[in-house]
Parts: sequence; structure tokens; C-alpha cells
Amino acid sequence: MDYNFHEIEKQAQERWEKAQAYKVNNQSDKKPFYVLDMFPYPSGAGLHVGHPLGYIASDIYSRYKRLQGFNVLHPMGFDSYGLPAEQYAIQTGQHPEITTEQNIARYISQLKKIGFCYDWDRQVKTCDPAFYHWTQWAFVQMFSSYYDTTLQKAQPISKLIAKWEETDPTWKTLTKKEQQERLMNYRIAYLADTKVNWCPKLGTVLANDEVSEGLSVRGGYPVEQRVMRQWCLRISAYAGRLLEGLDRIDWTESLKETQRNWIGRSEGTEMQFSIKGQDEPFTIFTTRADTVYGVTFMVLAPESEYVSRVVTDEHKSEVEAYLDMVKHRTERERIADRRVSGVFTGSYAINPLTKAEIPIYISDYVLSGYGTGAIMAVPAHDSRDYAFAKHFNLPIIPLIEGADVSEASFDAKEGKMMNSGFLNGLEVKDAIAKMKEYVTNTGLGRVKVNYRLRDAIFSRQRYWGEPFPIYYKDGMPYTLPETALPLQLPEVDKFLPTETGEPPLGNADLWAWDEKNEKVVSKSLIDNKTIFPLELCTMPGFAGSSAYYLRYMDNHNEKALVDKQVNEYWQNVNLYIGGTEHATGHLIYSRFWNKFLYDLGYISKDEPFQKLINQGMIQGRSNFVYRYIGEGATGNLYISFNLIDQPQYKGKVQPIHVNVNIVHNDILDINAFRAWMPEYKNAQFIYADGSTDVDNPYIGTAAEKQYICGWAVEKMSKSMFNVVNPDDVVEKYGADTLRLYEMFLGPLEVSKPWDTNGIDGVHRFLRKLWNMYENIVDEEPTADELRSLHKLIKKITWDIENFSFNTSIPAFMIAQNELGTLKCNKKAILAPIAILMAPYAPHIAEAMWERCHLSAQRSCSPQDGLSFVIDAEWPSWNEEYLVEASQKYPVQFNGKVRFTIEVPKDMPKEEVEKVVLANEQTAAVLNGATPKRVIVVPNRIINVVM
RNA sequence: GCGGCAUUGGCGGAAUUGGUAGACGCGCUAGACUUAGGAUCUAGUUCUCACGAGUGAAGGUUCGAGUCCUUUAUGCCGCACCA
Repeated sequence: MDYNFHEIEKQAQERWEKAQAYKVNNQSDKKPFYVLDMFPYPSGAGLHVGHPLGYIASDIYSRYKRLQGFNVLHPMGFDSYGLPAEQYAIQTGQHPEITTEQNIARYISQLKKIGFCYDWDRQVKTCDPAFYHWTQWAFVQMFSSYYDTTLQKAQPISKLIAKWEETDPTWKTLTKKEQQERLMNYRIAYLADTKVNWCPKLGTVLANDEVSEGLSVRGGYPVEQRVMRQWCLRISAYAGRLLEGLDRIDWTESLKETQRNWIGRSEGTEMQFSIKGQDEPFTIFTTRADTVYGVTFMVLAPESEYVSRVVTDEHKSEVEAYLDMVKHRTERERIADRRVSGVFTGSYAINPLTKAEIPIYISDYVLSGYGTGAIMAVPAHDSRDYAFAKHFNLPIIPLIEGADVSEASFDAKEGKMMNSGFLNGLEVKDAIAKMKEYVTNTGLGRVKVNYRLRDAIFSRQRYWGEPFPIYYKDGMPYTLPETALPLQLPEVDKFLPTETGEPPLGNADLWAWDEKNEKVVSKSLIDNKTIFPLELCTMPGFAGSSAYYLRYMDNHNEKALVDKQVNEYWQNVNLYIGGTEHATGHLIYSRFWNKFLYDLGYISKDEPFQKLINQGMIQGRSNFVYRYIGEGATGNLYISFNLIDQPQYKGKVQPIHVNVNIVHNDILDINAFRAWMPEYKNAQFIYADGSTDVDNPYIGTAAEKQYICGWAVEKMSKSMFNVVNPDDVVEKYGADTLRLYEMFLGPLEVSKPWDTNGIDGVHRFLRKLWNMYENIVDEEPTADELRSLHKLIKKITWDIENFSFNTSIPAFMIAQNELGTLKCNKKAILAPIAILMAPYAPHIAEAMWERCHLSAQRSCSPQDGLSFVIDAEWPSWNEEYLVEASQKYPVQFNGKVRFTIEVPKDMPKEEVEKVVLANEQTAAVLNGATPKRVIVVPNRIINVVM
């Protein structure tokens, strides 16, 4: 019987649905295992063939773990707040919720077709009030907490207040507003005037990870710096722990490195420099304390608070002009224009060691947000300081022996110190240490660790996001009581900012807080006595995705984000699969969020994702036809790709993207092409063999003539006609073929183009395999058959444990080939193979399993996991089975055995081999079988390869 | 500039503690069956007529290196006026 994948897959999926095969219970004696995919943003374009790559990998692993008897949590949901739906709403007036729901429905139907073992009952959507209830709740917790630097953890802010009430006499003298203002400097979620990335085109601020090279990551619009009052999360308080935690999790080194870069720890010294004629010194940060003797000037960031103190009247106008220029430069201009710029303030600082008077400058190469916003400049040993010194003609004093600083600075931290007083003769490393000691002992400064990681800006001037559970009283924010959550997103008639420039929520009428009755009322009632305005910004995209993995554990719980016991059972995510694009966004934010909840005792693990694998991207593979544009061109003639370099066509053809779905193995479907678009209706071709249908345009068919298309790897996108929809692949080849082929494409972690050229081979394999299950007999297997099976079991087990899914498919093919040649139709071999296939191709595996049972008494399926134990004749899939099987039958699977046998040193090689084969130990290993080879080396270590 | 990863046939890629390099698939070649082939089956396919050579290049360790070490080239990714 033919491999009717449509029928097989439909039946399997219906059976799973009916039996609720993948429903996961929170109460179980089984050991828990949590496998998670990064949930998708449901875009309007639907899933393309690249999206399921990671999902298939995690599905394989989930099913494998399930087969091993684990209780596997493997959920899916949707990151459904975001810009595209809102932009669409602005253009069309359609509410983002409608768009989002439609997209989600499409995603779900696409995902279901591929046969994932998700427990759909656990689905979450970030835009669902039942979900964002807990996003808002977490925000309230952050608002009501501070970071205790001694305990190194978050604590309720009430503890801080209690402490101040006891120990700080000024606290009680403050007005309520002043107290609130002071607390704002400690809260983990706080309101502050900060320099933000403002994107005028998107009408919102963006987080640092949402900006790249001065442009917004989404849309690529220019971003400028602006000071605005914004909600921020004090993530920088966690910098040390975020860094340290990386050592305890199993992520790829490159991803950890990316996070380490982003956190940017640097150990240095804070040092005080006095200003000539002033009492108060100012503080700088440096990692090169050893170079103080070479400091010839100082530089302040334009935004530095020190600026006003040091500018003399004489230089005031010049400085102001400079500050004005800097202020109006966008981030992009600043990066593009790296010419040296700066201005002298008129003041001098005193070098604490040389006592020299050194000028203080202002320049925008010093950043206000890092260190203290002020630096000591050592032009001899820092390239930026060097460029500045050359430009302003400032002295350059070399401090390292042999360093030539006539052309460029010597930045390396190596060599012997000179011109440096008590540091002379020391190696740089030792000089730094000695200087730190000196500075600490003399009170000149202190050792300090700095981080590059900034606090996360948490406000977005947008509509389609979580509303803040915040109202404003007397200019200060207050949280809504927890009983009032979730605060639902109000309806608006327009999704654009208001005429007065308020965020879109300014258009909502029902958007004021009645403090007394604890409910949302019309904003026309605002009196600032009992009815107050609500916050108009919404939360950013990462808010909803920061704790969603916790919600999956207990998504129907109305009383808590996750029940403590339930969380105790599942712990954290054992395996997380997703793309690298979230390395500095989501993966930092959720680690922070998780640590915060851990500090407050709500959850049991301080790292959310124990093991993380980055799947590569699937790029598009575009196809081209080549329109002839040379002499006498009609614009209607297309040259086969293999001919375009011939002299008569060279440089006279124009490549045109052609829909990859009407190209098979780079051969164009001529008729489909003519039907594709009206302009190609009368297309004529020069075929691969040089023949043509120019005089007879309607007769040529693909069967007779081949037109070869060119190709290129590009981003998968509609405009390049290279988008491949998984639904089409499932329709044509079946879900199992899609799953196998996506894995077969290459290693999971690397990016690769979607190339359908090999899919037929994979499909062919499944068909051949299926045919082996035609007439199953219950007979004792032969040694050769068992050998094939054991080899396969070993290989597949190793592959799954090591996420080497791409090498499993060849292993299956080899086994199929070997067993096919042996004409094996024995239950003892074919049933275990069905089990091995189950994670990869669950539908066909189930049908294969069914056929092995010969009779109708089918009580279980491979999907049930433990079912393999039920049928005592069949082993469960584990190591013991391997051991047992290899003992029972005198055949071992492929492997190497290494041991030592004493042989005389000068014995010839052939003699040694004889001795080895006659040896007892060898005989025991071989157990009657012939070894594939025996390797003997002079140190008498023998490798027996089976 | 700093850091990370990679480099193997015409292509995607195998080679798991160092042990027959090129598994498996695509493509290609020949043959079989066919009215036909974008179907199926069989055989072959790293390069070279051959001797031989061969995992980006050059060294090294080892009985033995795609795998380990050093230098170097190229590509990809992350960070980047972070003091």
C-alpha cells in the first residue's frame, strides 16, 4: 500500500486530539522536564518555513523525554503586543486586537498541521488581560521594592522606610511628596528624567537593544537623544548577578560572551582631582590608574554636572555654543562624525601626583552615562585622548619604556613604567595594583567596578501594550491596589498621539482612577482630589515576554502568577530553544525579572533557562529568470541560466526574481510561469540546450525543454518571491517529511538557506521505510538485523542527547538500506525502529507501530511514552535495553574497545595481530564476531574496532 | 580595536574519547523498465590517464591529526569614543 501521508497524518492528529495525548498535569510521580520554545510574535504574513526549525527540534527533544518517562511541559503561546499590529491599526483603523486574533488563529492552524506535541490548553497570549494581570503585578512589585546592596537582593521598600524612620531624623521632616521623591531613587521600577532614544517616526522611545547604529531595529528610522520623564527598571543593580549567573547555566559560549559584553564589567579606580581655586574636587573613573603621571588634561562629558562648576565667565559663550551643537546632533550624526571636537572650560585641575596644573575640557567623546562622566586624559596611552591632544596641541608624556608615541598612542597594557615616580620599573599590571593601593591608602580614591549595562527604559508612547497600573496624585505616581488588577487597556477612537502630543491613551475617555471606589472612571471627572489621571504610556514588548515561561506552569491560576508548589515541581526551563536575536534583549530582561521574583521568594530558581540552544535562521533561496535586454530585445525573451555567460548574452540580461514555488530543482515550470503574471503570458525562452520556442511560443513544455534558473541566498521575503509556506510543503509531502527535512538541512545552530532540492530524497526514504512495514512477521531476528538495529539505537540516542538531529536522518536511511537489503520484515526489528522514529516523524511512526502489532488490539501508541513497557516483549527506550540486548545476542554495535596486551617489542606487526586475536580478552570482546579492524601501536595499546 | 565562531567534493554536510576522510542526501553519468518522465529501480561519482595527492595556508606534537598546539589568511556574528 502506498504511503498515504495525508491519511496517516490526519488520523494520528485526530487520535491525539481525542485522547488529549499531550495534556500535561501538574501532579505527577514522574520526573518533570520543561522544554520551551521562544514564543512568536504573530505577524500578518503567517509562518514561513524558517519559523518551525526550532519548534521541530524542541518537539523531538520533548517527545524523546516523554518516551523516557518524564512528565514533559512543552507549551506554546504568543507574544501578541507589538508595533506591527498597531501600525496596521493606524493605517486601516482596524483594532489591533482583531488583527492579532486573526494572526494567532492562522499561526495555530499552521502549527497544528506540523504535529507538535504542545499542550494547547496552556496557551498564553501577552495581550490577554488574564495574562497581563501578572505583568502588571510584577511591575507593582518592582515599584514597591528596592535593591539592598548589602544583601545583594531586592527587598520590600517598606523595609527601607522603616530603616529611615529609625535612623534618619530628616526623613520625618520631609513632606509626603519629598518622601516619595526620595524613594523614587531606590525603587526598582522608578520614574526619572533620562536621556532616551526617541524615534520621531515611530513616536516612541526605544530601549538600547532596540536601537542599532543610531537607527531603530524595527523600521530602521533615525533615533535621537532626548531627555524625557520615563519609567525605568533598575536592572543595573543586577549587573553583577547577571554576569555571575552566566557561569552556572548551560548556554553557548558565544551567547554568554554577548551578554558579558553587554553587561560590560570593568574593574578600575575612582579618583579625585582637585580644581584650582575650588574646595570641592571632582571624581573620575579609570582602568589605568598606573598612568596618572601622564595625565595632561581632563575631559568632561557635555551633560556632566561638573560643567557648570568649572566654566569660567570668559569661556562661557564658547562652551554654550559647543553644548548647543552637541545637543542638536542626533546619535547617528555623532557616530558618523568622529572628528575631534571639544572646548576649553577655562579651569584647571591639579594632577595629584605631579601637582601640575592641567586644563579641563568638554568633549562628547566622553559619555555622561558611564563612570562619572569625567575622565583623566592620558594621551600617550589612549588613542582617543591622543587624537584630542594632537588636535588641541596638548603635551603627550610617554610612560612606558620603548613606547613610540610620535605617531600613535601605545594602548597595550604591557611593558615597564617610566616617568612615573614610585612606579618606575614596574610592569603595567603591577603598577596598576600598586597605584590602587596608593590611592586607597592616601584617600585619593577607591577601587571601583563599573558596568556598561544601563537601566532599562520601560515606557512606550504607544497604544498596543500593557497599561501601567499607575495613577498620579500631586505629581507623584501611585500603584493601583492589587485587587484592581488587571487594569484593562481602554478603547480609543484613534491610535495616534493626541493633538497635544500625549500618547494614544490620551484619546481614551474611560481613563481616570477613582481612588476611593477603586475603579476606572471617565477622565472628565478628574478633580485631583479623589479622581486622578492614569498613566498614558504602555509597557514595552519585553514586559510580556519576561515571565511568560512561569505562567505556562500554571496558566489558569487567577490568584498568582504561578502557584508556589507548582513552581516547586517544575523549577525552571530545562531546555530553551530560540534565535540569537534576543541575546541582549529578552534573554537579559527575563533573567533580571526572574532574579527579582526569586529575591522576593515567589519562585524557586534564580536563573530561568538552564540550557539554551540557538537555532540558526533559515534564509530564503531566491530564483531568477534572465530577461534579454540586448540588441533587438522585445522584453519577452528569457535566457536559461547556463547560457548567460555566452558572448551573445553576456551583460545583456537582467535577472528577475521568480516565484520559487514554480521552480523545482532550479528548473522553471514554463506553463506556471506564463500563468504567474500577465506580463509573462507570452514569454519565450532560450532553453538550456540552446534551443528556442521563439517562433512557436505556446508549444514548448517543461517535459521537452528545460529552462534553468539562477539562484541566490537572500532574506526570506515577499518581495523576492522566495517565501515558502510550511502549509504547502505539508500538503505536498506531509508533515513528517517537513520535520525530517528541516532537521536534515544542516546543524541546528547554523543559518542555512531553505533549499527544496533535497526534499524528494527525504520523502523517498519515508516511502521506502513505510513499505517495509507491509507484511510484518513475528520471527527471531538474525545477527545482522540486530546489529543494524543496535547501531541505530545507539546513534539516535546520542544524537538527541547532543542535539545533532541532522545526523539522525542519515542513520535512519542507512538502517533502512541495510534492512531493506536483508529484506527484513520482523517485528523484533521494525517495532523498535518505529519507537526511534517517533520523536522525528510522529505520525508515520505511530502508523508503523500499529502495523507491528499485527492484530487490532492496539492499546497504546508511541506517543504515550511508557507504553513500550506495557508490552513486555518490547523494551523501553533506554540504556538498559542496549546493555541487555548486547548481552543476549552475540553481536555488538559499532564501537571501539581499547586495552593493553603485552607483546615483545620487536615482534612484527602481523605476528602481533595474531597474538591479539588469540588473546582471551580480545575473544571476550569479539564474542565470535570478526572485528572490522585491529590497530596495534608500539606502546602496545590495541584498538579493536567492530 | 576587543571578543566569539567557522573554513572538508559541483552543493548541503558526515567523521562522537586523535584511529580506513568524504557517511547520508542533492546534483551529475551510465544502464533497466517505459508512449513519456520532474516516476521507479540498478551501478558509478574527492582530484589525477596514472604514480600519487588531498580537510584555507605554513609549522609542531604523535606510531597515527579534519580533530590537539603555534603562526597566518579569509568569512560570519556580537560589542565598540565604555576611559
